[in-house]
Amino acid sequence: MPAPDPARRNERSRRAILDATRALLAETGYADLTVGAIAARAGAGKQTIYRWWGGKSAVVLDALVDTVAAEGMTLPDSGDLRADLRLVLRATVAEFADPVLSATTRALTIETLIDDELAVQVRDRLLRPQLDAVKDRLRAGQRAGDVRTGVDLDQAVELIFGPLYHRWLLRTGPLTEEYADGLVDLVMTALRRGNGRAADDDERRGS
Amino acid sequence: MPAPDPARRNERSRRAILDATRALLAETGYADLTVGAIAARAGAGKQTIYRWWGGKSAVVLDALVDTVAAEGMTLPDSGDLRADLRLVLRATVAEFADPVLSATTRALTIETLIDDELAVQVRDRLLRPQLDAVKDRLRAGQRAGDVRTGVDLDQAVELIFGPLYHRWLLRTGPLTEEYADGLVDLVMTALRRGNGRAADDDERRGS
Amino acid sequence: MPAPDPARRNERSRRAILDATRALLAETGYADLTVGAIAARAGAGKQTIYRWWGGKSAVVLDALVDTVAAEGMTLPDSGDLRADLRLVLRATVAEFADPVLSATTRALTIETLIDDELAVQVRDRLLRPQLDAVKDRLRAGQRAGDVRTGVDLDQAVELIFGPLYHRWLLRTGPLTEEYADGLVDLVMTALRRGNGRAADDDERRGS
Amino acid sequence: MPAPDPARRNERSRRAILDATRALLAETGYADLTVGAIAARAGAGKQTIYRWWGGKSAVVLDALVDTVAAEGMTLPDSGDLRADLRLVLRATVAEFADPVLSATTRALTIETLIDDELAVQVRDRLLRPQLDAVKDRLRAGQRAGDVRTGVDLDQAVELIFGPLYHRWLLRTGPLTEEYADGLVDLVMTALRRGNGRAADDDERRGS
DNA sequence: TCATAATCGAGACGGTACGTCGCGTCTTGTG
DNA sequence: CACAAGACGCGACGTACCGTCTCGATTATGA
Repeated sequence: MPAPDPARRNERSRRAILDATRALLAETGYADLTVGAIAARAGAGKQTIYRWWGGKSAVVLDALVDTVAAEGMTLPDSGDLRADLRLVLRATVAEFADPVLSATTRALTIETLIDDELAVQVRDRLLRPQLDAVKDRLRAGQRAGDVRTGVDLDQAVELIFGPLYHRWLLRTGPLTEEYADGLVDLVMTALRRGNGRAADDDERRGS
Repeated sequence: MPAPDPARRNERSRRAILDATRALLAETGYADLTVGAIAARAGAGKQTIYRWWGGKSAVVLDALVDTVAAEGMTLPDSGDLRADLRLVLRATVAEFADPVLSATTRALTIETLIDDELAVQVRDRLLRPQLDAVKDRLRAGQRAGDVRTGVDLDQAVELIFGPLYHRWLLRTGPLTEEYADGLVDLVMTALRRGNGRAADDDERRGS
Repeated sequence: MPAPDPARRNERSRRAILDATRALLAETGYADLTVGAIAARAGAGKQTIYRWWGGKSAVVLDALVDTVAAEGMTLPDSGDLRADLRLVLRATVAEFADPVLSATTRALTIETLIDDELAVQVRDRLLRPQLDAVKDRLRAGQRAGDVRTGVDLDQAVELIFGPLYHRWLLRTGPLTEEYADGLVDLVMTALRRGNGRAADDDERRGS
Repeated sequence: MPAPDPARRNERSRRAILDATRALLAETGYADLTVGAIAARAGAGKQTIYRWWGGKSAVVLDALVDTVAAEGMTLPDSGDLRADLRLVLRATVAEFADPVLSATTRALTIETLIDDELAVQVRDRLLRPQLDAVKDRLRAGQRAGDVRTGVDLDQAVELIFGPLYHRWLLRTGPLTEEYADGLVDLVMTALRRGNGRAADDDERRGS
């Protein structure tokens, strides 16, 4: 069983499969989604799916990446960091509010916990763009003096999204715009300059 | 088909099934776990499992609750909030580093994602005690003036554990003691009094 | 994968599967017969078929044996050997004339050429009863003096059916009642007493 | 899709495909033979096979015809019919004893059973020469008075080979030289003149 | 002589059946 | 009755071949 040749891959099939996947996801949800159904809907053979993807989860990942990628992944820079972060967090909250998207993310997260390779893919192809966009905005904020220079930006990004995921995972509270705004305020406080020991330490270390 | 009579339930079987579940979870992981395998390993019939549990998820939850729940659940209060938080975060990081405990958490997280009803159970029976312990410590810190009065303590708890889970789930970086300490510093900055607009807003609102 | 326990076998399923097999054989023929279709028609699971049979060919064999066995397998003994043989050969010719039966036999013969184990089954369970019935009749003829005592009865049976199968296999000529009768005449000549060297040799050897 | 032009056919490919077919038949047997495997082994494309042959069956037939057809096909006429028949039956028995030749015959027989059109080909191109050679020898015997004039020679040929095939197909007994000789004796008895009713009938009818 | 039209190797494709696996239910004794 | 054991209906799985198709690369003329 030699590796298939990507150059000979049928683009029409690829698109049909991803489209069918998205359609079925919306109709039946991830749990009731089957590789056979995707193939049938796409007018493709199952083998074509297994030839290019590892299974259901990989196809779904690609289908999602496919749509997300089209959306373009840079944050606006209005000059007001707090306002810009509110925008992105509100958008994320809205995504979680969509039942189909939420269920899909949930299912993909499960697969992520089972399959390490998939986890890497999800992280790098689905989430990284979003995270990096926020990181870029924070870096700009750092240059503008809105964020302390000593702050580790990766850690800052996690500080923003971590609580959100945590609440979503454990359903410990509502995911509303008010929540998003409150979280942004908390995070802004943590990142802003001139406020106490942590900042002093960091800047002393950084100098 | 009358409801089964809990009084006649065989305790020996119950224990054997939970033990087998834990053993198989450790040996083969959650993905390869099947009801049939649990029954066979436990020397039980499949029907016995379906009689008393709803399915694989419920058994796994019970098996894990069994082990995890017994841990003592109050944080020390040394008077130094930062130090106390470091302790708990370092402990959590250590748990994630332990392969067995990490696998257990993984399985639990999956349960959380699969079944809404179970998610409530997991959250309330397993996680809540730990989260509440931290929340209690924060409340004490609030009384001691280490935490602004306006801060929503539930949100604060999420600010602490959220980034940790995020990094663990997405494997976006190492989970070390240094990381834990850095996170505590960041969080402390966010929670402490007298540092900028969010705080002012909060306290103005709070008064 | 331990061997299944025949004592717990569901007789209702067994019958339903064999009935469905016969029905589908008549409707679609052997080539278009699938295990899945049999299972669906029988209201059974595919696994139940694979649990008790080796595959399509084994089920078909059983289905045929099942019907043949019911027919009772002893030849009439009218006292006239030639007449009795004509009856059985005419019946065999009639079976080959039935398209469904002929096609099934053809297909089963193919499997027989591929699978040695199946060949043994077909021979012993499907054909042996018929062959033995003829052999018994010949033995009676031997006692009655219609067949030389030195003749090997197994060989005699083959002399009767061999040419028939040969003609059927190679389609070298029509399979009619006239052909059957002519073959019987030829065979009777070979078996009858008092006609030449072979007989003399045999009887000399036999004494 | 115009019909392919035989003039442009690549002889090298044709040979490679037939060689590969024979090699795979010998190595893995008919059941495990696939068009893909033949093409791969031959270094040919599958399309090349489907372009020039109807499918697996046709290729196998061609491959076997290629080897078997060349054999010289006249029987010796020593004047002693019994001896000559013994020679040919012993040779046939020897062929069945040879594993490679037996496998070939097996494959050919399968072809015969699968496809009516091919059956005609097999019969006429491969078997007919051999059968006709025997038939010719019998005709000579008839002229010499060794065989009754009323005997249908085609039927006689089947009387000779039929039992042999029957025994080979059903594995109902050993295929030895003794068996061959015994069969010849039986057949000779059936064919010889002046031995009973069938003969009388025939000759009365024939005259 | 060289375009040009076919065959060629390679293998991806839509499709069908395969034989296996696990689910949750049902059946059959045993204690 | 609960229980161990495991057969059952069901349905998805991932694989194997089928016969068709698409794609350059390679002939082999006949314009």
